[in-house]
Amino acid sequence: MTATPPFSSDSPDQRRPLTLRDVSEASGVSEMTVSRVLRNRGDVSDRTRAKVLEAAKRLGYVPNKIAGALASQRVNLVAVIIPSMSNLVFPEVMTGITSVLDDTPLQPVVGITNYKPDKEEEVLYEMLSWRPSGVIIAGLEHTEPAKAMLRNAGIPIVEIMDTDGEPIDAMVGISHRRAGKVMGEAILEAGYRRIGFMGTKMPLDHRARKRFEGFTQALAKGGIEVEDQEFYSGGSGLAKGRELTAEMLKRSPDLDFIYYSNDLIAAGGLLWCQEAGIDVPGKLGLAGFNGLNLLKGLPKQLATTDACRLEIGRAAAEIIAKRSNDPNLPGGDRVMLDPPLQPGDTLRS
Amino acid sequence: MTATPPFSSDSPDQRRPLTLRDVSEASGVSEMTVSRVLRNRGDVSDRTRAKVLEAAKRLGYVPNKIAGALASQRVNLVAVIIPSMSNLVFPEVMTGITSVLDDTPLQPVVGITNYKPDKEEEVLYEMLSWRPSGVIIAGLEHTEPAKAMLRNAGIPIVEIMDTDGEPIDAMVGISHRRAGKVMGEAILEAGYRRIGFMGTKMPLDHRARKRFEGFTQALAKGGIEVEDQEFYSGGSGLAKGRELTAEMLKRSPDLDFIYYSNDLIAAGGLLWCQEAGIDVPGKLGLAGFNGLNLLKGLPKQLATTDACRLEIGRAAAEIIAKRSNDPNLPGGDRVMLDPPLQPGDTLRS
DNA sequence: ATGAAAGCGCTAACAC
DNA sequence: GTGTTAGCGCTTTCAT
Repeated sequence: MTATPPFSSDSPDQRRPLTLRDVSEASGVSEMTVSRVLRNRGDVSDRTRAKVLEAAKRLGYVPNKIAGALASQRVNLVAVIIPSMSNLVFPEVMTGITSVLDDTPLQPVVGITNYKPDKEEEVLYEMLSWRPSGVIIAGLEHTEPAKAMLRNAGIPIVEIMDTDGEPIDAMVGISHRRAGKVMGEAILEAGYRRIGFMGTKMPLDHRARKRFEGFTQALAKGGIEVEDQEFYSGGSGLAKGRELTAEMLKRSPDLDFIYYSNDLIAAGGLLWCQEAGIDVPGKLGLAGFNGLNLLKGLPKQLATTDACRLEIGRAAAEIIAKRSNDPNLPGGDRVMLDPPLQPGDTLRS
Repeated sequence: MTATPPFSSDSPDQRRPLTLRDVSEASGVSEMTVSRVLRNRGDVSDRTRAKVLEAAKRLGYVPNKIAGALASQRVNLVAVIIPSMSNLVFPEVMTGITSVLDDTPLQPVVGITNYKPDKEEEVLYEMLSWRPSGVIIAGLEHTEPAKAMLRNAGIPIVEIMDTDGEPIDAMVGISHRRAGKVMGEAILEAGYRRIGFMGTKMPLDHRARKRFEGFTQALAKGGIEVEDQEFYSGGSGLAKGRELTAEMLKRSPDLDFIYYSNDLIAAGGLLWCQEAGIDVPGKLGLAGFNGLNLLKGLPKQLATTDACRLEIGRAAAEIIAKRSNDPNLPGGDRVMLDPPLQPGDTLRS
């Protein structure tokens, strides 16, 4: 028996989506009871249930959630608002989210902001107009109208990735400021003193900015300033890391450490150094950020900080799932993960 | 002036979502006209329009798309069904899709199948129940009920990634069989004869399977058989490529070429070979698949086939956008991209 | 265990 | 230009 939803196969010309009424008529059972069967609600006799299911399957009926949602005032959608899919980080967060929502009736709906606050506001408005059961949104910085919408949405809001600031409701992430600080301290402790920094030129990537701030602050405590820095635009990849590392070291040959804002450019830097015959981590130390698993297996294991991406996605989804099950639960959950510093082989110990 | 949607700020205790009626009352304009203003439809005097917009903004009204969709029978959602977010390929496809949909009123909704046909069927059913404007779905292989649903959905269906087979409606992708074949031919032509293959153990990754088939077929034409092969499970990363390459070469030291089913493990293999002092591509040639940009910058540029991921996402989204604008357009579009073989430096020329 | 009536919040169609 | 009416396809509630 093959399903043939969601259109009547009896009238191939008139492609009208099937309704409950069609199933009701086909099965000789009232619409209401059909609805009950299809949602496993209330008591229905086995005989009626069987009749209904048979008819629904034969016709290929697919329920209309739009109508269902309107009538029941319940929507199983979770809005997920992230800056980009190209940054490896976010697909991983998504994987974490879906792995949890998979065991619930909830469905993620993704919106991409391209790191633009105005676009974020727009996407948020768009998504809230679907009256989702919750919102997972990257970052703590939003436009004022966006914040107002979030505050007034009346649903669980989880701000993810970053915990340096005050969330509107719940928050799951790591302190990027602290991640930068810890790396800075580790670098100083390892005896490096002439330090360069390389990151994306994204004034609106607040996480990267906070990492940099924590980093410079840690260095300052040791009486050190960043000696050279480079902010690039465009995507990150090995080639970019190579190129910019070569340039920076040409400009500042006395650097003994470079801190990169992500693992990919750090890996490019590492490959370049190896070919240039530079002793890593002896003469030059390197560190990245993210803890990308797919980069395990470089000639030397990169020093980095694990950004706990999967975990963040999971925890955020769990908060939404929990509170969507029981709307009376108090909000304001705070999950501040401790991002492990992985010293690898590119930071001398 | 700050928006405070979507709940009435006048009654902070009773958190009822605002409706058109609220805006209507607050502005002294009929619901219908409010609706017109908010959708920029029909003729409304500037004065009325201003009154309405002011009231809507002041109250923080966010329209209810559920009700709107039910009434208008129009839904601006596009269902995107893909196997995974962990495989780098799919986020890139998503980027292509969103880049096009961004300029339209359409919104992607993503469902993840984990390469499981039954999960795919389930996700599809779930998504169709939202009556989306179109479906973009990875692959040409689906369960029978899933195919029936797609056939009967009455909306544009675009099957992406793969063109080796018959689509239900439209199709955008590359021929993986041909990609494998072309690579096989290039390898033979370069004079390699003792060839190994390494891929993921995914009986349900039909694209990988087809590549392998095309590959072995090309070799067969040259009178060659794959001499060693390894199918691994779990994610792909540099480390896996290293490890398995070491094992394979230990087992079959006389191989002069290894074809990998993706760039990441190929890159791991390359790094291992370099450290082992193996002359690449002289003594051993290597090739991957995908053409990942972020891997440009390896010590040697990997031979690979560009899978045209962004382009596929874009083309698929364009088909949906086009046909959603004009439902009378004929379906069955076929976009078969020609995946460029990039010989790189790991395939001697 | 089943059915009938009302209505979720919006828009299409038509009147004025 | 603006308002009125009648649903969209379900689920809630209440009756039986």
